[in-house]
Amino acid sequence: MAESFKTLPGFRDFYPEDCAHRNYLFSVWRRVAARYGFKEYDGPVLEPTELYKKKSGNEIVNQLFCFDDKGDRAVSMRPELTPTLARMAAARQRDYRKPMRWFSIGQFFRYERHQKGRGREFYQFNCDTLGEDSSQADAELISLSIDLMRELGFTKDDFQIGLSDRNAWVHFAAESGLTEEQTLNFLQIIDKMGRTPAEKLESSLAELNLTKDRVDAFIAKGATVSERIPQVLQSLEARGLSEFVKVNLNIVRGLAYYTSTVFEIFDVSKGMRAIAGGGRYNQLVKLIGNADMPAFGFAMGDMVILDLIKETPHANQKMLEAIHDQEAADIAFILADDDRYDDLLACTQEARNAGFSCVTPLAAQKVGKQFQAAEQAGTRLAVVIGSEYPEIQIKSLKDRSAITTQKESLLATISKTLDS
RNA sequence: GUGGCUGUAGCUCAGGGGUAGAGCCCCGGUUUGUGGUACCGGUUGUCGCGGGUUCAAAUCCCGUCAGCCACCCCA
Repeated sequence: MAESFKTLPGFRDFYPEDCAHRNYLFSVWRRVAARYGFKEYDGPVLEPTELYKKKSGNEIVNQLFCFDDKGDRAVSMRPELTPTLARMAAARQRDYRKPMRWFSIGQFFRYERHQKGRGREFYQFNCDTLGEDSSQADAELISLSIDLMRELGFTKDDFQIGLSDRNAWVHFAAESGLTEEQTLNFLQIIDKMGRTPAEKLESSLAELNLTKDRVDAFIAKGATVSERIPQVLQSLEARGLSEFVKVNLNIVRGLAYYTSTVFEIFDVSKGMRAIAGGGRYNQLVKLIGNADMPAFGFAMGDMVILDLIKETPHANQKMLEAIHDQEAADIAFILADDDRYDDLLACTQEARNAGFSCVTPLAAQKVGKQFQAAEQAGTRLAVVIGSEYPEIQIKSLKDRSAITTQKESLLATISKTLDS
């Protein structure tokens, strides 16, 4: 028996309908980024493993698709874009006017277990501002992320932005006398607070000579614990976007390179993992590329957001309509007399030359079948080529109305009918 | 790495010791030149794999593998 092949764990096949979903998402990402004046860039899919170790420490190797290439270089499939971006930005920092507004859409790889919203291969939209430290830059990107969600059809009842300032916690830790190592540990505790049982939370805080009461009291102060948060909030307020944002100091975002503002987008009712996240990283470009360049960025993956779209009826509807508008052919040429196939091809080519999207039968088929196929594909017009040729029938698939025309005026009639 | 659940047609699943099933999808047809419905017909299975119990296993038992979900981690 023939061996049957499957995708590797965590990898996906993209059948046409999956590709349509993906491309719809990409088109929204590109459209909104363009709306904010961002330029698209990309980097290599394979990078030296060292690049990621430098940013994130040696433990990260467990989560990398890494191997030695034929030149004995330790290389990794990229798990994220930010180190690549930092390298690129630093290398040619003098070539671009600041602030640099850059975005990218690419495929990434992480060696971890496959589960809902998470695979070993995924696409990610990355959006960064480099060379600008103002809080307006933070707000600009948060605003962009809100517009992404709105463009996908979501409302304030579907998602929310959680806004925080990692720096506020670093100060809190310093005032509490924590060492640098203890601070990282502490930040992780804060990040997980909502999901940790009260007892365990108390005991892990106690190891740092802290109490839940003190932490809660700090959180209760809200935006006032940060210099940055109120500025960002005010910018969003001026844009009329404040209803999407809520201060949530429990957000600190995984690894250590964020330097102040951090934010996440999460869904309101489905309890999925974070849809997107990002923040300010003013030291990373220096660490990777030895150029002093403050930066703010965020990323959104394709898996969680597509799950959320599919589970949110109004967003799903919007996606399906957009896909239909984009994919449906203008014209189905229908062969009603086998002897007219060459004439049908001539007409089809003429229409294609004029820019119409056309499908033709590739083998003899009953007229009824041809109409059925056109109907199902959502084609707008059917053009029937039969024994009356050069007289041609044009039917609107939608209202079933029909008109006849001559070959000479076919294109003009098609244009007119499609426009009406 | 840890735990829970699930493996039967391309897909969603029913059947719980005695001839392998339904719906959907796909293909064909309903007098061979006109479309969403309806009707008729058709293809596809080592019942995940291996062993055990039994006259008999998709079904019960043991093992194993895979998938999903959660934990860990999350750039």
